[in-house]
Amino acid sequence: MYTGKDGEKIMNQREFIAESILPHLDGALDRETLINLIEIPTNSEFGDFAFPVFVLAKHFKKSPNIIAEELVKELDHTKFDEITAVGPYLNFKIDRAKFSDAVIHKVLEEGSDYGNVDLGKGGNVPIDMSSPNIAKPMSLGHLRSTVIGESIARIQEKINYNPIRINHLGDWGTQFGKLIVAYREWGDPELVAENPIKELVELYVEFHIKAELDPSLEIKAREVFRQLEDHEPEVERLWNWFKDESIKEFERVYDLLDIKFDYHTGESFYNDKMDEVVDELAEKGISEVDDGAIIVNLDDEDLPPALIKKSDGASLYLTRDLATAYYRKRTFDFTKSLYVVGNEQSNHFKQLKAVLKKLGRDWSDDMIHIPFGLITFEGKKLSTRHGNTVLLEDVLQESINLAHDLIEEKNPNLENKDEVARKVGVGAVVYHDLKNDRMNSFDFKLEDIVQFEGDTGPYVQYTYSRARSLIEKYGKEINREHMLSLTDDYSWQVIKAIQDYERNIIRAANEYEPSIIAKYVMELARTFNKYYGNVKILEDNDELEARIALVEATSIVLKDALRLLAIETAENM
RNA sequence: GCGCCAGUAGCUCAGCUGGAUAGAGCAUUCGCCUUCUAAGCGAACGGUCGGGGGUUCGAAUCCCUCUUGGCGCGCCA
Repeated sequence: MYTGKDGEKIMNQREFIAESILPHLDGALDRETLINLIEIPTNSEFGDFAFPVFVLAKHFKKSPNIIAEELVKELDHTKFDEITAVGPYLNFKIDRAKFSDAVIHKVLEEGSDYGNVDLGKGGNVPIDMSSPNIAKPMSLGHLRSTVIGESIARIQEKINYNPIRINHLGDWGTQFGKLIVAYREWGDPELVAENPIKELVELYVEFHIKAELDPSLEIKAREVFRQLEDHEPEVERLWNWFKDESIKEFERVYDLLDIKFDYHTGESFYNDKMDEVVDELAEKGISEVDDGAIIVNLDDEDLPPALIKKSDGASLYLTRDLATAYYRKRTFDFTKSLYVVGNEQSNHFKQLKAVLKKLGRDWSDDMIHIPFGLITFEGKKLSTRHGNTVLLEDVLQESINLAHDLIEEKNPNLENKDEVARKVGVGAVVYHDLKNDRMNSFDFKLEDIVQFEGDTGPYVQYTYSRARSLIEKYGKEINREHMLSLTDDYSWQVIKAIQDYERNIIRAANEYEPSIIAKYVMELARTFNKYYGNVKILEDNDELEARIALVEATSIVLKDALRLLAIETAENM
């Protein structure tokens, strides 16, 4: 519902049109179906909205063109600027004066709450995101999980779920056996102390090269990992050291991104929590022993068998995720539980859910794997093991530096250059990652990411700054008692875009798809820039206050939509 | 071999639940700063929507099939 200046309730435009048509359909369609049929014409000269009447042909036993013509005569034209029948389409032009006033007032009234919807009823939603591996640098691959996860968290919050951000650190697993063996064999304590991650990665790579020639290393690594599981003090000390140093490095990146977690409970947190589910699987006769390993056969689900324990008794990824699922259900009593993890692991999550289902845990239906496409580098999969990595921090820093250069060139008198450079530089990287369907894979090219013109984060941030600048220049408060309506084409496009925010939030939330917001905010920014470029906003005439009010409303929505993408805004740039 | 994901303009991608002449950005070419931030605006150029069948009044969109690429497929995570 929109309340205009005159207090008249004005509904969402689609609903408004549907309500107007509905009484004339002889019950052929229900309200929801009708709303969903209403579309935006490909050519805006046709109107603001259209209703294709094909679906009515059978019911009325007439041709669509005739139905459209007849409906036009029956509808109440006073509610609209114009209703026309063009072939089988019913085209509606909205009453611009009334709707623009209503939309602008609503946004100014609600501020950053504009677009909020209570679909979540405050339900808990743990989100498994980021989850980098200890003793490895954060790579570009982790950016996706981090940024997509954070955006989904904010979008879910916007529709009143309570997101719980969990960094499920990869701080456990046989790779630590390998790493410790490598460190003991070839490691230099001083070098490691000096530059921990870099040195540890080199040791890890070296391990894999040497292990190909000397298989005994693998055996040693497995033994050391077992010692770690048995809390052998010297092994555990090394592991803790690696872990502490790694987290320090991760925090630097999270600070740049302005992202905070609620929990850092990594894989090791579940070490003492796996027996329960392993025992339960055995007791219920769900698991079986195969070649000395414990597995759950999933043939009936058309899935490969789930490995619960290796033949040497060591735990596995899946075992841990089962324990994690139990823990999260008990701790958070979640409405739904999200896992923002690469698409290459989709089988794992199918297995995880299938096993939980066999255990009678029907809440596994509320666990949702949110996959995303793979980032490759020069056509190859990123792999620490093979030394094929792109460091996230380098990418961010490079982008920030470029933003800095650009500020020196374009706006050398800007006050907080460093802060703005960080926001813009990071904004470019984050937007690039969120603007496309998350399932798309892409090959990493720095020059593609570090862009500041066109379809980019900085373009939207720049648009916001321009808007704020106008408001600052205007310098007065907008009187909300005034009528704030605009009817020209440029303003109208902006009004329609603003009005469409809620619909996009709901779509983005339902599909767990930040790119819907990214596309939306780009469209709004582009529309606003056309307005800005073609209308003299600060010109002193009757509509000045309404124009500034529209600028303010736009800036509110731009800022909030960018916030949903975890992109910060600057008042000046 | 099986499973998942993808194939739309030179490049990167949109196209929401099938609907009116398939849209952006980049690149290329050309305009616009003595007036609100040119990280901008305007214009031009550019596509047998991977191929072939089918469903439908209507298909880039749904179904089948073929093809190309990526990822995954019991003791890594």
